[in-house]
Amino acid sequence: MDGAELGWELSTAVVLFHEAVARRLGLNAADHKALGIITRNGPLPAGALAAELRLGASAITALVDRLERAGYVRRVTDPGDRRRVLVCADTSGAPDLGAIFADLGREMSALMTKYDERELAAIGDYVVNTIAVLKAQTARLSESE
Amino acid sequence: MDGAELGWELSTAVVLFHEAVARRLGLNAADHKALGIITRNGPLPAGALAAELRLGASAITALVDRLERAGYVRRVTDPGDRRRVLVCADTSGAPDLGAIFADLGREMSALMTKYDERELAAIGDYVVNTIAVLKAQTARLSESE
DNA sequence: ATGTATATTTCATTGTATTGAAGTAGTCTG
DNA sequence: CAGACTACTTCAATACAATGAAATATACAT
Repeated sequence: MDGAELGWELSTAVVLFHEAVARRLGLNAADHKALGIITRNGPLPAGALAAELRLGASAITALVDRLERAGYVRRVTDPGDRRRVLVCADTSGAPDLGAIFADLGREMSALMTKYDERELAAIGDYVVNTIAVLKAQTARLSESE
Repeated sequence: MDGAELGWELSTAVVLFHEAVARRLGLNAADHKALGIITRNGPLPAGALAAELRLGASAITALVDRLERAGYVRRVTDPGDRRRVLVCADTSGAPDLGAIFADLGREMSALMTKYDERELAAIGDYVVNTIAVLKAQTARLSESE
């Protein structure tokens, strides 16, 4: 199996895993992606989320409503500017998420014990660079729209 | 940066790249996924696609309509069973797709030249096993639905 | 041949997310 | 303090894809 095909398989597996996680959380793909951004980029104002998702303001209100109703997110009015609403990942709803990823983490850890120092370094380097390439290509595809 | 975080970054990058490709092709995420299955699994009957996507028969008709209208796919009646409609990826629409992935392929190839034999073997093994783990976890998440 | 089963399509309906306009509340400038 | 601006929400209209039932065409069994 050559590199391109392997890459294709990996990306398919990643996408399907994401979808499975979303289904398990009771979210659609778009909302799951939004939750990822919120979880990752810490509390962020609704407007920033709109910009990130290239979505209108009212769509964000509806989206945050859904996530809040499902218990994955909280609204907190920004103390600095009370017009703003900060969207925070609600970690009390996160046991769910923890259980989902615990197995994955365990299996990946087990996998990594197979490799020696130098191999681990190569793998790490490969992953870091692959991320960079994907980001660059994503940017290239998105720029001329 | 630890393994879990790196894995999270990689999967995010993969998902965003997929979305960017879909946007560029003028497809939504679901249709892009379907096109992937069709491209990969060769010509396949509409019913098989329905099973794969866990979608109703009529939804498939609409989906194939969209892909056909966009020029990515053709309908061919199965000569063996003329009730069946085989859905074929239309490679004449594929220059698009080739151009999109050419850059990615080139950059990834360039990246791989950095590693020696043993490192390449480790990386390949890592990718293969990661795919296996992701598939297993996806199955686990999907089973008890 | 006839009848039953299968594969896909068509159509009307439903569900769900997005848009755009108007409204509300808060901030900033002069 | 007044006026202009910004951030979000609400609401009605719209777009889109999925569903389920009925229709069409083909295959298979007796």
